[in-house]
Amino acid sequence: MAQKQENLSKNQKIVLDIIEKSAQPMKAYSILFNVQKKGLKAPPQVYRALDKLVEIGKIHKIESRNAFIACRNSACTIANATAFSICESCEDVKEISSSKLSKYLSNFQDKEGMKYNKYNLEFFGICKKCK
Amino acid sequence: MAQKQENLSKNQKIVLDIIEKSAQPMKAYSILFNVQKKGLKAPPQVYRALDKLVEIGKIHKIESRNAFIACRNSACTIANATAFSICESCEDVKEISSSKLSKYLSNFQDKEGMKYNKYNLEFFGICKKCK
DNA sequence: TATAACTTTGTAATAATATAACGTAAGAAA
DNA sequence: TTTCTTACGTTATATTATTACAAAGTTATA
Ligand SMILES: [Zn+2]
Ligand SMILES: [Zn+2]
Ligand SMILES: [Zn+2]
Ligand SMILES: [Zn+2]
Repeated sequence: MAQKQENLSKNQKIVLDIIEKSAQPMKAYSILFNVQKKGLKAPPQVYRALDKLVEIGKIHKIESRNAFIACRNSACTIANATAFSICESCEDVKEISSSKLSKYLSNFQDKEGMKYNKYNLEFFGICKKCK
Repeated sequence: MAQKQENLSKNQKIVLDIIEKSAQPMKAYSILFNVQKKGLKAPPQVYRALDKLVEIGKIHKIESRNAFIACRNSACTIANATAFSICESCEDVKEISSSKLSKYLSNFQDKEGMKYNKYNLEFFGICKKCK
């Protein structure tokens, strides 16, 4: 699952680099606009890189925002157990790294006993700054 | 928060009706196609109804699928605490109604002590049928 | 080396999802 | 009635994402 940055392709590095430099989640077309000076001209080049980066856990997709954020959770070797807090006022997004929470959710069993291999949790509220 | 169906507008009823008849989440444009015989011709008519229905908790949006499902969780007076299980093979979606889970998540406090007023959780796996 | 197999890239076109803007009509409430 | 608000219909457009196909680069191995 984990993969070193050296293994990334050129386009993947370019896209990851710009996402890592952003404090906030970035939208695909904003990424596209920002990497055009580096030669990535068309949506598929960006989306292909995003797909791969999500797959290997370097970035996560914030589903409710259609945006992508770099993973800064060192414990997040698991790209398939993600949790975020989202401020509905300033749209600030933080990845939550709580081993208690991830343990609880990873062990969660529904009534039918279906076994999950992945989850995504998004919390919404108003952050301290916005209060 | 809770609202009776009688309070729904004509278009809202039409859209809710078709979603409730579907066992699975429906996409906005699939809904649009299906309600054209009832006079709803343009996307905004559908999206406006969807927005309202989500707001009052009659339906939920499955964010990772851009699709909408009727709420069948009678305990789900709270439209702002949702959890789903999604089969990645057949795309079957079920709303999870576990008071234990909802209590756990509603009480969850992150490190910064930000108070959440809403969450959405999506579990992914392979359902029994698909095993 | 060669040559096949595979991955990544570039590019154009298009599909799918969602909203803006504007005017009209209907309903509630004052 | 007048005012206020919500819903409606319509056109156009914005945003997000994928399909399809050819070219170039990489890796494996014969
Ligand atoms: Zn992470
Ligand atoms: Zn904020
Ligand atoms: Zn519900
Ligand atoms: Zn299934």
